[in-house]
Amino acid sequence: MYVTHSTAAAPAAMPYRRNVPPKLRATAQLHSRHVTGIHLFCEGDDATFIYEIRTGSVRLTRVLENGRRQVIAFGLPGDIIGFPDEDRHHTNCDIIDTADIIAYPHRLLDTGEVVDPDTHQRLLGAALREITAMQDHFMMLARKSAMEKVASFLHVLSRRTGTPIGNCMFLSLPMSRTDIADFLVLAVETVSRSFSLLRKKGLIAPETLQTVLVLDQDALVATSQNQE
Amino acid sequence: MYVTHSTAAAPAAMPYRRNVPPKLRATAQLHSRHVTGIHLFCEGDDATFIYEIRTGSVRLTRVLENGRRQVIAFGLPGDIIGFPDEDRHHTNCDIIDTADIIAYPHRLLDTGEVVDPDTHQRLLGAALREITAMQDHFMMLARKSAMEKVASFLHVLSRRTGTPIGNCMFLSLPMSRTDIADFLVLAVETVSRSFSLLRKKGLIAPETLQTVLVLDQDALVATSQNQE
DNA sequence: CGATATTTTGAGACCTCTCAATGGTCGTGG
DNA sequence: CCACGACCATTGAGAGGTCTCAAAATATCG
Repeated sequence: MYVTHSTAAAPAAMPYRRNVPPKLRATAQLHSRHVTGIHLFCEGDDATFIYEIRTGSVRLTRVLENGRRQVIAFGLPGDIIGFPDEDRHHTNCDIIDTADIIAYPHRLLDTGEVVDPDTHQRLLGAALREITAMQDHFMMLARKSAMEKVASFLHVLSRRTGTPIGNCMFLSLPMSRTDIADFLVLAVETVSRSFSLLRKKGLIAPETLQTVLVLDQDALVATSQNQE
Repeated sequence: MYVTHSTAAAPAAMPYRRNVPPKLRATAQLHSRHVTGIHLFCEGDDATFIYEIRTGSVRLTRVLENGRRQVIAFGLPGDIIGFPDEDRHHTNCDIIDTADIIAYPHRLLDTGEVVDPDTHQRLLGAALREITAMQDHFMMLARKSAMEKVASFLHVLSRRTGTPIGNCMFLSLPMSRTDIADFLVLAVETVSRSFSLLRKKGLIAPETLQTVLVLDQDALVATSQNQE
């Protein structure tokens, strides 16, 4: 049981432009490239495909009744996103960094005649992993301070997309500060203050607004776990 | 991408007593009754079964590094719980109100020879719905005040398990205040204060500690949504 | 190079947490 | 049946972290 007034998807008032790839044969996979700013799918859309991010990154969001936005997740290379529920998408998905994406017909996840057992198994596994991952994320948001959240965020991003440069780790942040705030359930100002503090402590060195150099990975991990 | 240091399940130090039903044939379903206090499965357990709650209620929990506990969800009649990830459970499950439960061999969810298409479809649908439900729950915990959370909780519980009595709604709370607090990510004291305030406002009338009478459902809904 | 949007910094308020004490419930045993 | 003790829930007071509001600084882009 979850405490939620199940937000019935309202395909009517969709502020998002649709960008659905052309129909495919049931077993086909579509590789395609999407540029920054494109909406891959919207809350309420018929879930024709499930997507695998190969390169680039995407942002999954939901909008509440009161208009506030919540970033549910970021999709990075290797992630499989867009699992349908009742054959519909329940989040918006925007490309935030030009991405190569594979689209799998969603029926590959369904039962029936299993035409591609390997892919089916992969998609099913990804769906189940998604449940666990959301629980993990949930735990972390529930019990961490602002500082710990931001440190965790940078650490995870560093592990997943960082580029080693000497002792340091270079990473690009395709998302805005507001995106990060909406993801970590913080105010933008709080995120900004946390970044500043990390910089003053010498753990990170922001290159530009969109790129960061992690100077002390260990200290970052410590910060993400402890209270100091 | 979720910000989480994937908590590798540690089957070693399990404080929980195991209570795994006997092996079944792959296609069999096991109906059984479990009394309050029993552990249905534990974090790290091999996920032999997926469970459907018919009557009673269960509690799904996780424990963090620092020892704090998080209640992930409550399982009520109709819920399907215990979806595996990498063939393992990732939460603890305790019976908090004597429950009739159906156990499905977890391979009914997997692919391969589909021996029971209907059940397979039902389990798959439940898994996908679980993702959406967690997102919903996530949204609600992220953006609601303590008062709104508690009101939401009572409202949802009322809709799912309440018994109409005249204009009122009678509902039993099999979980403790601490369970509710750990579920809503609040301190016990805050939950208690919220209950008291709802009582003073005349929206609810606690009968005993475990039972509540909802006097004004509409006002409860309003409280769960607005700021007042 | 100016205009706009985004980010950062600052000050104060507020909500929830923590710590502490009281009150209530339930089970056990006298 | 009542007394006692353990546990849980409630109430109170104070502290602290994060939010909100406001303004300055910086980046982006035509």
